[in-house]
Amino acid sequence: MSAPTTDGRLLRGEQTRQAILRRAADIASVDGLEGLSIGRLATELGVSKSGVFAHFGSKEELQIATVGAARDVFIAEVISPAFEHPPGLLRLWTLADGWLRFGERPAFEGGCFFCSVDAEFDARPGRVHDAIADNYRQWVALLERAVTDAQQLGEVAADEDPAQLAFELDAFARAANVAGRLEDLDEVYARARRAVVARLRAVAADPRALP
Amino acid sequence: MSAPTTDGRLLRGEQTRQAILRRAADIASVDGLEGLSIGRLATELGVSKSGVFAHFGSKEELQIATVGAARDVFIAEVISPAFEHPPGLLRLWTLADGWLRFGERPAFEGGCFFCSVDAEFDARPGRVHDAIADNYRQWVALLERAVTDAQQLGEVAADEDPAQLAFELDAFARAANVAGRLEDLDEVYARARRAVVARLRAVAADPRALP
DNA sequence: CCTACCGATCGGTAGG
DNA sequence: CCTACCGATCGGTAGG
Repeated sequence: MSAPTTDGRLLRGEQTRQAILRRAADIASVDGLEGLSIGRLATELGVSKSGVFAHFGSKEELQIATVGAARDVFIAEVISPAFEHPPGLLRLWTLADGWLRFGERPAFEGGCFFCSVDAEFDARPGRVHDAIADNYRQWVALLERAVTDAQQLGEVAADEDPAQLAFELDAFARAANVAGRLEDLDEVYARARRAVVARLRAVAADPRALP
Repeated sequence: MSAPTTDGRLLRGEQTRQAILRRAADIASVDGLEGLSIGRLATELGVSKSGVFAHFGSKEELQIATVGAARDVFIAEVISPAFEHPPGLLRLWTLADGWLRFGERPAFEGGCFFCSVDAEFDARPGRVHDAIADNYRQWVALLERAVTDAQQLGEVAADEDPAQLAFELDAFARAANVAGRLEDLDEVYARARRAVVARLRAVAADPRALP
């Protein structure tokens, strides 16, 4: 058992784990985190049930790990692009638009992962609830911070309540994710985007800075 | 077997059915329509499994019947009170506020029934999806109609897009239902209500007509 | 990572 | 409406 062999095993294990979580997040975006089953994951990935189970130790741990994997994708697709812009109105807009895109051209099969699982677990107790509640709070706190930054730069009206604006921007994308899949996706998202743009224009010092 | 005996049976059967659906809607508001199980319903209601099953014939029919039962409650608690007012801004406000209340002081254990099951089934094919999509479309169509009525009476700005306003009013309550259960319920609903009021004030011919 | 297995529960059926 | 049952699948374990 030389070091490279051990490293190779660890590496392969990590790749398998990532493959499981990738598939798990897709399934959960359609069927929910309770719709996940270890047997189904094993069959779809061509491994044994215990081969999946061994990576997590319980279904609850699998669910929590899936939330973490979706969070990584969210950071890469929504947060990071916005943070390529300096603080200000443009960063705020990029966050709001990225959040819309996260359900519109979704990274996961069933649309916005968090819109699905937040609604699934909001009323249940337990560690999965707590994990998604943490993620929600961090996300709206980040949106709020983007508002206050823009206010301090004079790019957003100073009398606007950051928590209020963050709630509303979040709400439009959340509602669009559901409504778009019950009606017409493109039409509903166009509507949600108009709502976001109108809301930001109303508080922007220079509305021409918006798309 | 006289007529009264038969009627008594039918009546008792209908009462049992209603009791099942009442409990089913509560369960679904917390654990989703897939979280429903015939065995669990039977145990909780003190009847046999086949006693529940016989009323619906399949789990899918039970789910669809549960959606219908929740729809009846929604009509009684949200639609009917608004239609005690004549067409106009006040009716529109009453609809939007009733929709907020439906998740805030919820008729069902887990909060707004439709917010939960819409998110659960939006990305899945099948008859349950189709049933909730129908309900969603009818609800936003009714909201839109309340807007156009108010516009024709000169109580809402004529250049406002009714579908846009309906989408936004629906969105605030939908987001509050989830966010309120991940954060602080009262605080989040106060925020959602401020959003609804601000949006309606901005388009109202006479803002003093609003609460 | 595997095979083989556990008890529990699932939706649904048979027969009354 | 009931009891009694079906095959399938669930999460999880034993042993390797």
